[in-house]
Amino acid sequence: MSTYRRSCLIRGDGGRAIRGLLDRVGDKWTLLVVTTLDGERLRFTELQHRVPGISQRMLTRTLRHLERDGLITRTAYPEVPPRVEYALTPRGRTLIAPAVALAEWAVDNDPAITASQAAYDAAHPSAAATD
Amino acid sequence: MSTYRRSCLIRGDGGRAIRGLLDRVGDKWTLLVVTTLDGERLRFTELQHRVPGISQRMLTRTLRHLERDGLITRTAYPEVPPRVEYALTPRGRTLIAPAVALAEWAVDNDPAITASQAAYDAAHPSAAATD
DNA sequence: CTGGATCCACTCTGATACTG
DNA sequence: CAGTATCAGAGTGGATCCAG
Repeated sequence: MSTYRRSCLIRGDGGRAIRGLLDRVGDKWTLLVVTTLDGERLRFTELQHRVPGISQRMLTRTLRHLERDGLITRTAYPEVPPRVEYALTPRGRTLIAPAVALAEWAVDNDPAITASQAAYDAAHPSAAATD
Repeated sequence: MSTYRRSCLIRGDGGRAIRGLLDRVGDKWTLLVVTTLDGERLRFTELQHRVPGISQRMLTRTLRHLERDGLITRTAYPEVPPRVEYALTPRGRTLIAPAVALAEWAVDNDPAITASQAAYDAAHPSAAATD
């Protein structure tokens, strides 16, 4: 099974697949929240602590989107004070593997990419800071 | 080799890996351009035709970023009219596989996700259109 | 504790016009 | 052909306040 030109499958729809993908997981927090929920069942506040820098608003929005997409479950317990737990659905779990694969690519290639950027900036001093 | 909790590797850095990943390929056009260049060596205009909807400005920006990251090569021939060809570097080619894997996840799960959204919107009629 | 509502700053993108 | 420059609109994210 060759991987050569596999992307034709993806480009065949004029980019709709990739566009939808980015609409779903291309924002700032979604992948972070999903990977944080990997194998864990967490409450709102705990989630906020584990995703450094996320605001209440953004966490709420991200969780709502993920719930709407059927990737996580939201379980509210009728207690006081309220307790809400979030967990990945089976489908949400299937996202982990390809997402981590991409993230690992990013980790593996980060040094080389950073070096490339430095070399590029050195060769193009004008547009370095501008763009 | 279990894939369970593999994401701990990614979350260990406080999300820096994923953040960098999104900064690189999380924008609207990068993945589209990269997959379009899969196995091909294309000129600027040809690229613009194969990525429907992209503007000159966005194509230029995307190509510059990819070149800076060392994922594509830009070859300008000193002719008139000018001719410039873009192609993936070896490192750029390594991005194809994980990117396609994620895109395939999106394709495979799109029907179920769309259904989930419809069900969610039916159950939450108030916040459906608002957010 | 959870999270809705509002306001604001910033970025990203597209359209248009111009250049070598 | 292959860009660059400028402007305007939309979208995104953050801070804050308020409510169940």
